[in-house]
Formats: sequence, C-alpha cells, structure tokens
Amino acid sequence: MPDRHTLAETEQATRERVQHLPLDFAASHALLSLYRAANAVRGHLTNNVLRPHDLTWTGFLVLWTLWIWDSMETRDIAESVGISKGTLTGVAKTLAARDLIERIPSTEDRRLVNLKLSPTGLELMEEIYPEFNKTESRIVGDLDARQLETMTSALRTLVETSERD
Amino acid sequence: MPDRHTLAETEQATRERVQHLPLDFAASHALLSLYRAANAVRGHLTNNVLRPHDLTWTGFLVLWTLWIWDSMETRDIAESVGISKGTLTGVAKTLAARDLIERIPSTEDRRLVNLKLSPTGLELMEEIYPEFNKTESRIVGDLDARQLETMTSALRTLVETSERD
DNA sequence: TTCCAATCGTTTGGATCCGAACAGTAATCC
DNA sequence: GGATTACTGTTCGGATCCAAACGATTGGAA
Repeated sequence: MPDRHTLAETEQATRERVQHLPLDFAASHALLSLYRAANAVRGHLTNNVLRPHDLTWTGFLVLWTLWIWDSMETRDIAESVGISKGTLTGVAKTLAARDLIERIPSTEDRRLVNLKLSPTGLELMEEIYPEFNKTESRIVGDLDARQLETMTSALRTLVETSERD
Repeated sequence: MPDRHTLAETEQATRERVQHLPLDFAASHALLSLYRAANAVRGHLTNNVLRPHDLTWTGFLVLWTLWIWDSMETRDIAESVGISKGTLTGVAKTLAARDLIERIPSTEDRRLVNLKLSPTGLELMEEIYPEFNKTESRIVGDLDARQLETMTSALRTLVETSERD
C-alpha cells in the first residue's frame, strides 16, 4: 500500500510550498476539488454504467442531449455537450455507424445538419438512463439536501462566471 | 443569436421528458452542473493562462504536482493528476523535451522512475502560478465564503464516494 | 446584381487519453 | 534456492479532443 497523497495532504503541502506568496488558497483548493470530483464521477459512471453498453462518456452525453431535446442542429449540440464542432463530427459518425442516431440535412439552410435519435437509440436510452441515474443518486447519497442544493447552485455560478468573460 | 439552452432550461426539459420515470432529479442536475463547471473552468484557465505559455492542462497539472511535492514516482503522479500511467509517459516525454522536468531512474528499485522539476520548470511555475491563481480567484469571486466552503467540502465527499467502490 | 463577410459542418494535424499487452524487476511462496 | 506472483513504466491501437484551415452556403452591402 503506497502512501498516496490525499486531497487534504495536498492542500497542506501547497500551503507550505507557496506560503510566501500572496495567494488565494480557498479558490485553489475549491477548483482542485472541482476537477478531481468531475474526473472521479465521470470515471465511475463510465466504468460502471457506460462501458458495459460500449458507450463513451461523450457519446452518451450526445445521445442524452438528443433524447431530451428530440432534435438539434449540430452546432447547438456541441455547445450543449461542451465539445468543439470538429469533435462532434467524429462522435456523430461513430454513433451513426451504430444506428443510434440519424443525420438529417436541413432543407431550408443547406449548411445545417440536424441529428436525431433513432428508434434503436431511443430504446438504448430508455434502458440505460434509469441505471445511470441510480448510480448518480448513489454518488451524491452522502450529501444531505442542503449541501447538494448549495453545491449545485455554486457550480452554476461558476459556469456563468467562467463563460462570461 | 441562436437560442441556446441554458442549464435551467435543460433541467426543465429533462423533467418533462422523463417525468413518468422514478428518477433522482436533484442528483442528475447536480452532476450535470459538476461536469459543466469543471469543463468551463478548465477551458477558461487553459485559454487565458496556460495557452500563452504553450502549456496543456494536463502538462500544467504535472508541473504543479512536482512543484508541490518536489519529486515523485510516476505512478503517484499519475494517480494524483488523475490520468493513466500510459498517458503520463507521453506527457512526461513532452515536458522533458522542453527541459521543464527531469527523469531520474531509481537506484534502489530499477523499475521506478522519479520525475523532478528542472530549474527552467521551476522558473516557469513561479512565473505562471500567481497568474493562474489570480484567475482562479476571479472565477470563484461571485461566491461568498460560506458557499465556497460548502461546495469544496461537498466536492471532496463526491471524490471519496466515487473512488470508494 | 455582384461582391463579400459571416456561418455552417467537415477535414486535418497534433496532443491527449485509456485499456490492454508487454518486458523487466522485485518480492514471495514452497 | 528456484518458480511463481506482483508490480513497475513503456508501448500499442483506437477513440477523443481541440484549433485552425477549408469548401459550401447564406444573406446583406455596395
């Protein structure tokens, strides 16, 4: 059992290392925790729920977005999922090859392409999502309602602040 | 201006879409916010602070880890940064090619390799980190101390819960 | 009408990332 | 002490990811 560094130990070491500089430790620790949490949650959901169905995290997010919004233009999907347009092209190609989504070129504006969940894709989402959500529920299970609400609200603020500039 | 979907609109649409299923909406919204926030913050810091110095997010995290802990075995660095061993090999190669880190094979156990910040790397970190932290501070600036503390604590709990199983 | 700037999705090149397979080294078992 | 097991960092193939360059299309300006 190697002695790995816990989050708390890392924070302590950080403080000692740069003690002489006028830094905002609270901000640093908060964002380090943010990054680690997102990584851990993503990894956990990917390995335990998505991988058995041969789905990628990004691929799942695209399917989920199409499930919620029925049909969307690719530019909006990319922005919603948080990936670049170029990345979406590749992901969509992979999903389309498995008949999970359909590509529907717009007739009004021939530059645009809409994506839509196929019947197979819809079926897959209705099978997977309850399981996915059950795992989500378990992950946040150690937080009480007040903590969860405050955290969610704070995270939303971070999104707005980061994207504002 | 295309009408993109905000986080709140997405949550509302989600609720309507899967209303008939017994789901944990609070958990779903919390983790969606978590993922979006991590992505937004990472993108903002990468574009505004790291890119001008030609540094990758992952590369910066490795440098930062070595800065805090002086020297580390690669397995611990990978675990600390949250990437696989194979990924670290590539990142370390890139950083070593720019003379930002040094590879130091262990004499006791010849399987092990230690990484260490080079003088150039140390200089770079002392230049970049104050700027990095200033941006971090601005990102969390819209949260009061209580919110920030609750959020950080909740995120730590998520890390532990996710990695426990 | 005729440019021309804006915007779409795609392609390209390079870096990142993972899981699995791998060779080398260390530790353990019998 | 010799064989097995465990663990290290590396390599490999395939998918993801981004920024930038690109061709196609649109719509407004001259």
